[in-house]
Amino acid sequence: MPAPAALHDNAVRLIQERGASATAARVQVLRLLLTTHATVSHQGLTQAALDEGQPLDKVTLYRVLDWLVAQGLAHSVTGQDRVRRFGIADVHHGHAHFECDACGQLFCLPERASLPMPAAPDGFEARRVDITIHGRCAACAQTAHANGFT
Amino acid sequence: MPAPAALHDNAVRLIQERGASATAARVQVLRLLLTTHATVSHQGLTQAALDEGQPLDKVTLYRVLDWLVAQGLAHSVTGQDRVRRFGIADVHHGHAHFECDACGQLFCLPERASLPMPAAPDGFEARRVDITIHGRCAACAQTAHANGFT
DNA sequence: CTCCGGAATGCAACTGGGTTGCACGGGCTG
DNA sequence: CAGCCCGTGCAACCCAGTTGCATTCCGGAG
Repeated sequence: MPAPAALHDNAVRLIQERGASATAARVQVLRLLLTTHATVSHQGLTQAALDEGQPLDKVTLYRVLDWLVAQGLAHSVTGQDRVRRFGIADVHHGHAHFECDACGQLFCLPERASLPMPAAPDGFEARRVDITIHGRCAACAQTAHANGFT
Repeated sequence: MPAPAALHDNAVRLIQERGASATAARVQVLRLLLTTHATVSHQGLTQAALDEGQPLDKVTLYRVLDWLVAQGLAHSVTGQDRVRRFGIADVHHGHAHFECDACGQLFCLPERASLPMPAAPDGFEARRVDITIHGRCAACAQTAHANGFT
């Protein structure tokens, strides 16, 4: 885990590499995304921004996130709870996700060898395959076992 | 495609097999689901019910759908537009879905040989794998080609 | 350094899917 | 016939996400 200042600089660099101005909101959101390993919901980010005394308007947040996704810096995943969650878009394109059925958290799994593209019917044109594994995350599995559940 | 009356009887039978009363709403929703090959959104069902002169309260519809899913008669999928869509849960469990990036329609793909379950990290417990293929459905691909798009 | 234009931000009001609480109704049981 | 339970309908509500518009910020031109 890099030092906070390094994260900040890293975020600024990533943004400026895209030829865009490194505004406070963009840097902040990107920095927050860089600190987390799971994906973060919109309200999670709002809360995180609030916690560090730098509250973000929700509209700004939506727009920054859209921009980050458009720039390929972030990616969004929609969980069963129909809430979008965002994570940094690392090298791994076409990676799989893990969604915890207990706590609803979404994790990005490391890149895997590409699957054989399943055959689509007739005139359908397949472009991309999304894979989401459902189950229980480490934390939830542990508490479940501690409570005697299978 | 069976005759409408047969669909109706089929729906009644499916419901009564579960030991539940075949109420008008349940039969109607199940019948509507049986007539479609793609998945249907909540508002699509509301509209369909309206079109056949048998309007459905949206709360009733949600409850009927929840019940159908709980009974294993239907299944729900959430698309990119974070709208849940419902389809009949045929024999095919663990089937893949196809989501059209152009029109947003969701289709159920026939059952496929199960994939190798991707390895989940450390304490994670994988239970189920969701696979969604993104691309263009037959209709959208055709109109796109007709307009000279690739 | 200052000015200016476009991009980014903030606020408020709105949309729409989904949920909850509660009252009504109709069939089934004792 | 009375009571009960389940399903239905209505209305109000919640929350993620969007839109319109006024304001502010940033980076380049002068």
